Amino acid sequence: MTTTNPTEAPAGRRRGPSMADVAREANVSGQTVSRVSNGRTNVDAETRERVLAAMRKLGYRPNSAARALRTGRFHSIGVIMFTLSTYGNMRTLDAIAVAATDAGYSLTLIPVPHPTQGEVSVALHRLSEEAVDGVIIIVEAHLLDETDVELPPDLPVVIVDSRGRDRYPVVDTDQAHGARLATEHLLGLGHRTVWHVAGPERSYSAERRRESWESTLRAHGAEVPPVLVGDWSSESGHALGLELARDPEVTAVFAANDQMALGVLRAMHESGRAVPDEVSVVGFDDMAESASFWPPLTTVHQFFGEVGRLSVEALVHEVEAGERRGTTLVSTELVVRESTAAPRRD
Amino acid sequence: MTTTNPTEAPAGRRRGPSMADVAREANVSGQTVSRVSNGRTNVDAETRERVLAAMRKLGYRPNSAARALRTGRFHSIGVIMFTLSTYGNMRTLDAIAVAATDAGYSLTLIPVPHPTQGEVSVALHRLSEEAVDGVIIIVEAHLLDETDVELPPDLPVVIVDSRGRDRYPVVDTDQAHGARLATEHLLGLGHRTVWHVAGPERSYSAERRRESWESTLRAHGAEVPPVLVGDWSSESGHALGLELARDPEVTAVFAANDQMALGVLRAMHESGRAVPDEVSVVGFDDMAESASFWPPLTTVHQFFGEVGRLSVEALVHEVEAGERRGTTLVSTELVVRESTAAPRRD
DNA sequence: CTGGCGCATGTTGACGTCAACATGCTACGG
DNA sequence: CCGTAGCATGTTGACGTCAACATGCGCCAG
Repeated sequence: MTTTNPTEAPAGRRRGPSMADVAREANVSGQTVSRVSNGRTNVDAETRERVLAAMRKLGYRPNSAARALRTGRFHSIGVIMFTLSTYGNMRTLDAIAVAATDAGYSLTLIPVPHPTQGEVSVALHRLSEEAVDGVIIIVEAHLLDETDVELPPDLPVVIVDSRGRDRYPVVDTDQAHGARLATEHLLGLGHRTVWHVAGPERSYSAERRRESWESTLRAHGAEVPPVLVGDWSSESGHALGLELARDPEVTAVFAANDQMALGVLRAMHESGRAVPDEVSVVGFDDMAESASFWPPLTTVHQFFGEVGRLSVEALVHEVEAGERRGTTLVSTELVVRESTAAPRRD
Repeated sequence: MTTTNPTEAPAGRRRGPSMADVAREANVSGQTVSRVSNGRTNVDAETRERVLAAMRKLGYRPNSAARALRTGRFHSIGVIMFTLSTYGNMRTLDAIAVAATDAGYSLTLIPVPHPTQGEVSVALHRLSEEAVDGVIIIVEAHLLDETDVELPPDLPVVIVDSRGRDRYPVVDTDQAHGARLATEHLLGLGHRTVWHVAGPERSYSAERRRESWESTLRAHGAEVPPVLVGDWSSESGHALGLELARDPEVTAVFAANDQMALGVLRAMHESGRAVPDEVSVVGFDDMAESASFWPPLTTVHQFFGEVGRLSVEALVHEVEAGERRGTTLVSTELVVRESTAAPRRD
């Protein structure tokens, strides 16, 4: 049944005191309450005090729905992303959350549990009904490309870690730079060439890292060995690492993220190939744990905080000033630890 | 008219078509549009089609602020949490996000960047203005205890991984069970006693794990060695592990999470103490990476997905049915890998 | 043939807030 | 002594939606 009982309370739903109640209590008009609530200065000190007292007494909380309806602003940023399970996504989200809070926005998470095109469409459609002023999208590019659902045309959007289709501002780590750093580090150590454990086929960042690794090898006249394709997980790194360990030619491996690098490390240990004495391994991300891997991992540091901060900044700028930004690249840094060394002289 | 400047655009703010526009286009009343928009059945098929066509043509998107104002429901769940940087928090958040989406709610993140009491107060206060139907709180218990800011009294709340102060429903992993599992596993292997690398002093879960480790030792008549206190990070695990490695008495270590266990592993390697031959190590969490640690880590598996699912379920139940749930404990499971073995016979 | 019921659809008003405009009072210059 | 500028405060209406009630039509039982 819905409601038959006449003694029933307001359907379990709270309706707190409104401005009108506060106004009555403080003996002023609703508008004055509004002014106090919004921190306007043109209110007499004594009146303001009276209003604040009334607010406290009644436990007044502004109704954000009414405010949003009136002003057209929600003060909330939507974030569309896949599973939080990759280290990078999580760190980026964390940074976005902090930056958004600082900018006076809250965050609305719109997860896309299964990265299929259909799900993305659903999420984007869902977005239409969400109460957000703008959206930060962190999904693999190809899914966006293939998705026919249009984003609401007038909604500010910033793309992170992906391609902007020439239509949206992009904030991304300089993947190419990082991969070059890693590859050149290994080459500089004297390795003949560098093997690559890549991220999944259709990942934009995996693709960029792979391209850059390849072109760096070519630029240095090094042979380009076949690419091994993983899925970001340490499991896949482990499986692929086992293959690499079997080949005595392999002396240097660049994994497209730290988790796969960890798997490679394990594979080398299991196969009795010493790191870094026989095989050098470099990762990408610089997870908090990477320094505690065995051996501590040489890797490419990503400034996730910066990516998050810049994407919020770009979005808020578009929301508030109506001006769209272009592409921003965040630099990377090589962190040399103990998983890399010069190849053994045979 | 309202605007003074005739050439002025709508102040950079989008105001999409409203129900009234759709109604005009479809030649029906606004109420009929509302009915179609909400999927009511009492609309003639032909009329519904006409309305849907008009919606598509105009690109109509329901205004959630107006809807929320009218209905008093936001269809959003707030999540208050510290930094996402611990593995457990992130996994829990992920699960909450998925469960919330399935239940038809979106997620509003209210981060508390710095875990000081003041910040928590700010976050809770901020909450007052957020457009949420209920809140899931994932912060250390003591900060809640010390916080004088009251939660809005009529707002449904569920506490995760913390203590409910007898006022709110709690969903938590059965910390005590997990710690007992770990300790008994080590004892069962024949170790004389088990050393403990604990989480930070004031963490509720750290406290529970530590208590349970201690009482399990006592129950088995084993000596209780001094506790080493870390901060969840692998860095701290490493530092503490170095101390443990120096003491030849130490043959079994239970770390309160996998990240600290990783640090202990590294410390043992650096100190030349073989794992598991000389020292056994057990963690807590079962991170995705733990199987790739060297050696693969024996650890206590937490069902984060279950915790997230149950907390959303409890909250939604309270929001929609007005009934409050009690405390729910989620079980744990020991995953035995290769970081544990019987102590060496000297 | 008529009263009334079921169904599709329309009309009205209120949710809480805030911008725009209106009012009324004080102070100060000419 | 009056005009008006400047400030605090009040009044009005609209943002978009939906619940409640109202209307009008077809159909069937009596």
